[in-house]
Amino acid sequence: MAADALSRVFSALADPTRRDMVARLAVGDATVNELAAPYDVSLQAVSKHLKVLEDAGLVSRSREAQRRPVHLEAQVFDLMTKWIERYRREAEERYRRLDDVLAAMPDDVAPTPARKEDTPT
Amino acid sequence: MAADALSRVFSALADPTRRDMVARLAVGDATVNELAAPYDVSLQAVSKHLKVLEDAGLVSRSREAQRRPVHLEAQVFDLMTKWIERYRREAEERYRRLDDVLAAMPDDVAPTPARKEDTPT
DNA sequence: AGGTTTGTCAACCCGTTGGTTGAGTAGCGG
DNA sequence: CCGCTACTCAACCAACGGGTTGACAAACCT
Repeated sequence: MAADALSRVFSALADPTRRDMVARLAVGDATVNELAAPYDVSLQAVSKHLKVLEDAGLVSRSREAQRRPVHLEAQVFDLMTKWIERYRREAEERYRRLDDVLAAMPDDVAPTPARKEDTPT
Repeated sequence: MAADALSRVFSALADPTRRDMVARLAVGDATVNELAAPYDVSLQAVSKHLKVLEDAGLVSRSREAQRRPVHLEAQVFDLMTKWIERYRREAEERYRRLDDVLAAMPDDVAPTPARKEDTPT
């Protein structure tokens, strides 16, 4: 699938096993076998997970004798954090503005229980 | 099914259309039809996307006449941010320590081709 | 009451994903 | 060289995801 980078990252981290591996790799590089040890799945399955993480740019693999040490590339996290923070900030700001509006309103004119404020354009 | 909360959030945001909807909702609440407008898919498809976002806790829906205004619940972002920041920090710290070790090493004793060619910073 | 708007539910299609097993490759080490 | 270790590649399979269409529900508007 030709999904964009952000989709690949989110998608890669949507799997608990893969998140777990990332957690493990944050402590230090590891080989495929080391990474596979805690899980009750075949080595091939782990290999596939690593491919997903690699395609997402979350991980890189070098070569060291027969081993393929896996290394966490933490910069990719920035991509996500930026996206998340952007919309969180927007939403929070909007929320704050709404609060101001409500606060400036006499109680008996306050709108229905839920926040409305739709129909933008 | 039965995936944990974090998996649901990451998985929900792994779809560009859904991320787009979140972006739209950061500006303000919207109805299903309003949300569907920009996309060339059926209303039912959009409805499904919203269900995914709702199950992930990213969005809530109230009732207002026949309309179902959709509201962004930005707090859930915290869950992700916490997870991300935790491992990013660990990884960065480890990286810093590694640099220290390397710096304290005479050049001709340096380990195998260090790590990857890229030297951030 | 009947019709329109707004949206959901259900069934189905089909490509992707996560798992399996089996076979193959790359690099040590005797 | 042969064999062990450490993986990867390929084929297959069941389950899931995102899309569709068709039918339906709920609230409004005459």
